[in-house]
Amino acid sequence: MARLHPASATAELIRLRRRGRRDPELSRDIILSAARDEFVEHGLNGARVDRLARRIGASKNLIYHYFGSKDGLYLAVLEGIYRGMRESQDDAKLRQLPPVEGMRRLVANTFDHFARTPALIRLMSIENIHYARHLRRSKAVRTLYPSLLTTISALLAGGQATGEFRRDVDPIDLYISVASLAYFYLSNQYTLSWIFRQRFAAPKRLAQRRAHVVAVILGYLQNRD
Amino acid sequence: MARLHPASATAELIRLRRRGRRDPELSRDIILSAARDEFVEHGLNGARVDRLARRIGASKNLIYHYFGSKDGLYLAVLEGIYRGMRESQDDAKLRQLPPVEGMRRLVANTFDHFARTPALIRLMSIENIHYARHLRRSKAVRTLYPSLLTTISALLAGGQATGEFRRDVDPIDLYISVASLAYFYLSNQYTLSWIFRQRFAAPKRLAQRRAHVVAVILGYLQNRD
DNA sequence: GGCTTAACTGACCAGACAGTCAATTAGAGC
DNA sequence: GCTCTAATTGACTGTCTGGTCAGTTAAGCC
Repeated sequence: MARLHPASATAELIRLRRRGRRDPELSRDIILSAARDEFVEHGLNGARVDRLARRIGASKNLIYHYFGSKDGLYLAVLEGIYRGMRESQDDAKLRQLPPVEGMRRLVANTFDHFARTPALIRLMSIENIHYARHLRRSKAVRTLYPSLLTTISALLAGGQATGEFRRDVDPIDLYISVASLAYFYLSNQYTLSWIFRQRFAAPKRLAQRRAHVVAVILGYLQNRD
Repeated sequence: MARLHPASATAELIRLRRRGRRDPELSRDIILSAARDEFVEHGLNGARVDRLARRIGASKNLIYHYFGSKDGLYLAVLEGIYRGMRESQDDAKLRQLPPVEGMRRLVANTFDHFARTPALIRLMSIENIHYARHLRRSKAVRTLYPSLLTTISALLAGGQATGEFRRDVDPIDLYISVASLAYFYLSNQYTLSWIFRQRFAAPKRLAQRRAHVVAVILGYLQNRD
């Protein structure tokens, strides 16, 4: 298991490596961290193993030594990203909260996590461009979601019992909607910024969007039919 | 201006070309149509000019003759896709409808258009992976949106006047939300299908999603604050 | 038929790129 | 110090790929 290093401190890791002795785990982490940057920046087909090797100041062979192939490296990066998401999620707490408050936090947390982790958005987009061909090989990722759905269902049921939430809500559709509202805004911010002449990445604009997203989901849920 | 040919009937066009005489416009259309398929399938970096040439049964030089470069070809495809979107949108009609009905149709139309045009979703994703570098060179695309925003603002104002819609809604945020809810479901269907073990592309599931999206937007808007 | 222009092509190239071979070097256990 | 294993590398390679050169062929016009 790789040791914990600050997420994208690739440069820092490289400095560490240069002065230290041989250290396979450190090297592995450096490759992974730099590879994530490379894939995030250029996509799967645009990423270059040669450039990556130059980036980390090591030979290309080292990369092949640890990860076998470009695809293998990409998969490792992908799994790391999902693992990070899982660790940061911890939605279980939210189940204890009053339904409205719990739901509000769930939406806000999702938004904040996406906004804070641009790599996640980009890699998910890239993976979908490739029809999830790689992700399908990794079983680990799926284990994240049952717990999330349990939380959503519990909050929904709670709110429906008190009459605060509408009925007839599919938890999966609801989760997809929560993710959508944050994801699309971020993933497509480049075309959107151009079209609407706004800087969607600006902190103030982000805060506005965050509030809007919370309002949409809660507005929808609290609208009794 | 290119003549109108059914959107993705690349094979049909090629047959036409083989029996006919030289016809630059037809050739141009064939290249564009096949290039769209190629880019949609493989992305910008994954697309191969050689494969495209083989696909259309013409020499690679012909492609360069008409479009100058791979990037030029990609931009032409991109503009074609946005032009198609503009033509199919015709939201102006909706302004005349009662607000709730107009909004419902707007959401449903957006969803249907996205669902019907997978190429649109994929190319927008691809373009955002590339930070909208190409789209920014094309001014034409932006002209689509002012009219859309006018429609949304009109419907909003109408609904607010009758007390059917909440106040304090930013039309741009609202539009982004409408697009989000359809787009993300479709663009990320590959990872989502894997994670949730559902076939999100199945007609029944699509209909469920469509209803959900309409309910979310209208539920939000009709929730008076 | 001759002339001009544009459609269209075969052959080729220089650089890039994923991946490999065969070797060297450093650390760990004895 | 010796041996074993794993980390690490320089030098290559076969293939692919966007792009070009120098032409040939067809259509339009007089």
